[in-house]
Amino acid sequence: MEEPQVKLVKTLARHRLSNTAARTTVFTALLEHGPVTLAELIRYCEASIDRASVYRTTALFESIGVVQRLQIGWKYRLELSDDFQHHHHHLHCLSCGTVTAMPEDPALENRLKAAAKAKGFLPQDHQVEIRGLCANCQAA
Amino acid sequence: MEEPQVKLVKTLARHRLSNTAARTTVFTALLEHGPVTLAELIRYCEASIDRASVYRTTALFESIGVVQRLQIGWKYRLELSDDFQHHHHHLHCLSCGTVTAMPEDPALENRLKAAAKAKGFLPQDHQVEIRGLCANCQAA
DNA sequence: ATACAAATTGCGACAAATTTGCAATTTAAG
DNA sequence: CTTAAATTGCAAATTTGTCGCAATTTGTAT
Repeated sequence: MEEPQVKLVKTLARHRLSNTAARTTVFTALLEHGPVTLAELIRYCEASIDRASVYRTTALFESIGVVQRLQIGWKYRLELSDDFQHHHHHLHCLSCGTVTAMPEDPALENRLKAAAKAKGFLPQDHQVEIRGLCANCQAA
Repeated sequence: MEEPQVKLVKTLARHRLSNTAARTTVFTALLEHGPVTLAELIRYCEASIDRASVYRTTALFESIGVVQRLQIGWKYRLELSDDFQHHHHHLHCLSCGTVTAMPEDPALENRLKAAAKAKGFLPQDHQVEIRGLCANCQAA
């Protein structure tokens, strides 16, 4: 797998979009800080770019498949899509609120595909969230 | 299975929460109108209760497992949890926007539980959304 | 390199969604 | 029926998301 940054540039080029400082900043923030709320993302970027640009950039990124939205808890979160990091699902702790990635499970993936096909559905992508208590919060 | 309304009262009691008119109203609205956006829910209730109370009630309901949030497209929707209606997952057609329920698949359910436990996580509930094209839209 | 056209950004305003404090009301329990 | 605690409505504040437009930056072709 090539460098994520390089891949971003190529993806932008493929869509005839400019490679700008703002886009790099948002991308890097997403790369470094896992799934984030938009508010968090804005906080990470606001030293160099405007709120409105963060909105515009993430909307753009989503439309070209660079980021995906997760509805986790009350607010949605954004993370890089499977093209930029390994496909995974999420464990959401209802007590402490943290969201962690779940290792990929081929058997699970297959069941999902099979279930969709059984209804004549052509699956393109999917999202799984398991809510419960993380190891730490079970102890407490 | 007993009457949903009765079950709600019991659930509230179990959590030492009052059984109030506002909570009954919100619950009934959810029971009658499938998965709804918060804006819709407010519209259904605003004749008798305040916007702020709808927010407070749904947040409470979510915390005690009476309602769950679904990601359908960009906005979330609320529906009664599996304790109040049959457990199911969602197929979301990206072309026509319809959302249909997926038949329960025990093998899939088991994989999900196993995956969570492998991380020391205590699963309470989960949610799956598969996005793609429904049978109709594939033809078109 | 330089110049130019097109794409992108920042900067307010704005509109919509969600949250909060607090006084008034309702509820559960005795 | 009384009373303390929980819940609600109301209004105001905050947070989130959009929009138009002038100023800047980018990609491309000299």
